[in-house]
Amino acid sequence: MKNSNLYKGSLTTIILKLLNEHDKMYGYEITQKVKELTKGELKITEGALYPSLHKLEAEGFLDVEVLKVDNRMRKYYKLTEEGTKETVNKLDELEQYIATMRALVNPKFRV
Amino acid sequence: MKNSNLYKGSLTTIILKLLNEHDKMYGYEITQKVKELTKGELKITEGALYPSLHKLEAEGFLDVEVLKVDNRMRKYYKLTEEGTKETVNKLDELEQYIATMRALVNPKFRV
DNA sequence: TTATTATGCATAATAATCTTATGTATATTT
DNA sequence: AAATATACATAAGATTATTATGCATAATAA
Repeated sequence: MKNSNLYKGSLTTIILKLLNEHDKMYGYEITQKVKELTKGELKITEGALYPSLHKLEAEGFLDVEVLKVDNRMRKYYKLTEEGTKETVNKLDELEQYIATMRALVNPKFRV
Repeated sequence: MKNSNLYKGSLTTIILKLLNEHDKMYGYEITQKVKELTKGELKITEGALYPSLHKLEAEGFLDVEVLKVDNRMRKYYKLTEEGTKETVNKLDELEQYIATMRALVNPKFRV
């Protein structure tokens, strides 16, 4: 996604959180929303996004609905009930990750 | 390292920062220090650590010195000048990563 | 005293995640 | 008419890590 490999493993969290906030979104919309929210800092590549969406769907975290808008296909995704639970888990994991990394690299955050 | 994949990509940052703080350390010592600082939250596996140390050395970020202590080998690593610069870069990247993720998942962090 | 755990390094096979490249197709802007 | 934007998809390759295995010595527990 960027020159930094730190984002590796974060895509699922990002997708779930955006869907948690926006009810339903389609793939391309997600890429644009991420670009907007991060002021271009982070660009989701399609090669990462679509397989990730398919995986989340296969795991039962997302439901899909295909619509045709302006003669173009859109696959709208929304969270299932399990998906909502998973979102909470992923956000907790992110907070835990940040806290752990701070303890490691920022001495004043150590207990 | 954990159940969370968010740590993927963070190992280099962790190693560099610990060496930045402790002057010289050997591999096993790093695993123990990480365990200690994170209260067992994060455990560095050897299969990840040693290849990572070798790579950092090959890239010119670490110098190595082999010592025998208590009849057992220890490979002490320390930062080169380039390694110190890389440490600063990696720490900046971490802060940027955290800021970007907060903008994405924490609405109140959005500008 | 023998077995387990701790210390210490190393690598190969496998898995997960992502980048890059490519493909298809329509709509809009230059 | 050409380039860019919209929209989805997948395959090849790279990166990073897990798991499993191997070797070797020291210290502790059974």
